[in-house]
Amino acid sequence: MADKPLVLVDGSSYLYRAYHALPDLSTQDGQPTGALLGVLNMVYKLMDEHSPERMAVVFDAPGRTFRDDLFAEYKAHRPPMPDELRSQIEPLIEAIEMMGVPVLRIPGVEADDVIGTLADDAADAGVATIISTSDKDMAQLVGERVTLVNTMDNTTLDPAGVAAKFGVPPDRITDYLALVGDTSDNIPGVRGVGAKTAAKWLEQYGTLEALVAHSGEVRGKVGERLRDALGELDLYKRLATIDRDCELPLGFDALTVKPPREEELRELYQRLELTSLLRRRLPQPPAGAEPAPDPDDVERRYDIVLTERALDEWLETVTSAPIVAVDTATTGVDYMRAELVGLSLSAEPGRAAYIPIGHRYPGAPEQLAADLVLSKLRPWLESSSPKVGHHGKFHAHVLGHYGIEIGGLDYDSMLESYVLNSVATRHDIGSVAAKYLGMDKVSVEDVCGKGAKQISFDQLDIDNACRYAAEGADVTLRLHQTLWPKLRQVPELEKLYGEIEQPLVRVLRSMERAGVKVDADMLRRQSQELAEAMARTEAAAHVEAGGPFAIGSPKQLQEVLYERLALPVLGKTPKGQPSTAENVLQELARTYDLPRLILEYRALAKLKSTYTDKLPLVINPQTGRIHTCYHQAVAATGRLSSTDPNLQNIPIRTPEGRRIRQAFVAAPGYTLLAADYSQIELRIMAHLSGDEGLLAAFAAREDIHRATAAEVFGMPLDAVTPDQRRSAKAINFGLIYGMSAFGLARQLGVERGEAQTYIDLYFQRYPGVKRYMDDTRRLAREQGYVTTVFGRRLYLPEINDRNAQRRQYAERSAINAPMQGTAADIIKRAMLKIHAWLSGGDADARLIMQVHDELVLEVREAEAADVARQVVALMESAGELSVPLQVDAGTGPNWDEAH
DNA sequence: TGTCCCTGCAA
DNA sequence: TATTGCAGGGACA
Repeated sequence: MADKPLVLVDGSSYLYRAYHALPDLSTQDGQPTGALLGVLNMVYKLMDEHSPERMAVVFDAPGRTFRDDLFAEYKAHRPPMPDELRSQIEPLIEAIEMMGVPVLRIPGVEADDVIGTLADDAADAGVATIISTSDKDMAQLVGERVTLVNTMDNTTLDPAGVAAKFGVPPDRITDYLALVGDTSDNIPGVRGVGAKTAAKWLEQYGTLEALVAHSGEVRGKVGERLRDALGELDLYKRLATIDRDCELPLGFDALTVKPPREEELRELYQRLELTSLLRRRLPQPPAGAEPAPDPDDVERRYDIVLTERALDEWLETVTSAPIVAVDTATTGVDYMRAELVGLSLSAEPGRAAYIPIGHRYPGAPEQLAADLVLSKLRPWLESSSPKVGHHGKFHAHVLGHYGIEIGGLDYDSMLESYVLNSVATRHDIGSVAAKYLGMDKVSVEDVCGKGAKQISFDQLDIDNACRYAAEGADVTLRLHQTLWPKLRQVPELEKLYGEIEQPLVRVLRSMERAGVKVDADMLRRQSQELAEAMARTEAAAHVEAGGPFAIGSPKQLQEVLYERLALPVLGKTPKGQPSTAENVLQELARTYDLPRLILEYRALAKLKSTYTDKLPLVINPQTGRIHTCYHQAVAATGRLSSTDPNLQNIPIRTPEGRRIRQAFVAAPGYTLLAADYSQIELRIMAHLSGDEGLLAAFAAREDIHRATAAEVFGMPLDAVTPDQRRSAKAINFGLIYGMSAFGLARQLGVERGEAQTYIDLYFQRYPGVKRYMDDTRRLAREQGYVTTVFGRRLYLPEINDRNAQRRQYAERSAINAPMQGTAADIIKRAMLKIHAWLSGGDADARLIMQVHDELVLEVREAEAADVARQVVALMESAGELSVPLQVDAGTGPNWDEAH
């Protein structure tokens, strides 16, 4: 008979994962429950998916195992289990047992070995096993009857999957692990050997034994290191090998799932305050037995407002409430086209109203007329009565289409989350609700479907619409009530929120609505010309290659370059393929014609496909302009980002690219004004470091790259050659990014030693900069975050990571973030000042674009010079630093000429 | 159709 | 083995 598969859960690995990945929930009296809940949810999920008859959750038992005896260093560096985690284990095991699922915790045997043995026994008996784990070592167990599933990210691995993921089949995984090592178990492996090298060797030699036998043939540094490690490899392999032959007190057949002991579970979940499990996983108590009220999980009551009377009642509720959450349901996410389908309001957690006004589907109930609803709500919506939205800019745009200028929208839970911690999560309502409320919010996909099958919100039945939209307002209010007190605890952050981010919302909204005029015909002509140039280049490339190939396909190109023409491989992609990236081709182009043609073709294709073809398609037919969307809660450093389309990466570096900017024009009678900060990040570095040399150079308004060159190369300013200035510029940029000598060497095309000399010289001449960088790294390690001049915080959780790569990455961010972030703060302040000035009506001009250190305005021609002067003054005074801020401005009929 | 990878544009 | 982003096209499931 076809038995149901045996399900084995690696409880220990999930417990750790859940502990680190999930929010720190705890009961009112402080018993932590986050990790426990995470594991329980996963066990329930596995039971839902597989309805197993036999299942077990396996944990490591405390105490030594045979691996400790083999290798003194085994897991030696692991910090002891945190108390908050340890205290969750016993209740977790209790709960799983009450669920009817066997728990195995066998002294002296690690969970891996228990699972390996059971899975092997089951396979021998012809029973399939599903192992749920997040530990890659388990890949060695995969076979015909054994599958891995990672319940956290829903991936499964069969033998082919293992081969694809690791580059070796399951029976070579232990060889692979011996070579690569395992930092979490403190097994070193062969130094310098990672996934790629290990897989390559095993592919080449077959087995670890064969590789050892031929280790003399392996050339280079890795070869030496392999030979150094020969004596240890056998040990590493034994450590990595899961023991499939342990003595177990019971066989897999005994692991039967029993019915849950519901009353005991109910008591336990109540004690642990796991209301979601009480509600979802246990039968509800009979009516009359009122469940105890729980502040963390208030009962929800969402009204669908279909009558004028109900609307009046809600109007009264919101009018008298201290603060109300507002959410809109619309036909789409494009803020220029979105039409209102419904509005939702919430004035207390768990209570919300959904007011449908635009549902159109067969059988839709009669709804209140949009005019009626909006005219009734208008006085309150436009009043300064406090409101909160999640992504309020969007809601304000939508209401704006109906002539309603929303007032009192002083809070935005998306921005609160962003200011509080820009990196810990995405800031969409679902992610933030999951992080701070532990709530699993209904998503648009849940109710409308996704992809091609998605229906638009106006076609959604009103009950489901209410489920989604009313919850939106409910969650927004709860988020605000959770986040705002946290924000107020840190005065710098409250200030950043109140003085920069929140007021900026209306500036961005006004810029988005204004849009920028784009000459579609000019772009279409450019597309035509680009197409012709591409055809010529492609023909020439085919001649060089000795035959036609898909010039746009990196894969085919790789084949032609490195196999057909056998050009030298100068660089690899992260996955180990010979790279066809620009810098590699550029090097090859010095010697060969084909790479040069490829580069030409690529540049043309990029311009055409990304810009000249696409931009005309996103011009709004009503306004004749492009309305980008500025995102205020995406970039961790505080920068804005731009999408649909991205107007922050319009070409400028090449003449052909620049032409695209000529299509960005001013309306008749107007001109474009472009004003950009000169070297703002370096100025901020001078300010932050207080380095006297750097401060003096800026104070003297010197060309900073030239000044740097003069210092580093030890010569007078006027003797600096263009080449030296170029090197100095690379050093200056590199410093901002937290570069290494290696990086600089590659950038400059010099030896690493030479690059190191430049860096040493630089730090010698500008010792304050060196000190600042060291201090910043230290501070980041100590407090776990860095800050900008205006108090923005950037958390760097990986700054103390054991993994050197992750740690160094965090260190580079620690260097870069204060500079990039302060620059972002400053230009935001400038935008606020300019917007405020223009709101006074003294000039006919408006902000229309922001590109990180540049602002673009559309200005009445006659006023251009005056406005330019004022804009420059406002931008230069947007941040008080110990160096002057310098702004260059220009005007012209299009964006290219305004520079 | 959706997703990943590679590539390349900007500051 | 340099920071922050967005987006295109190809390959593939």
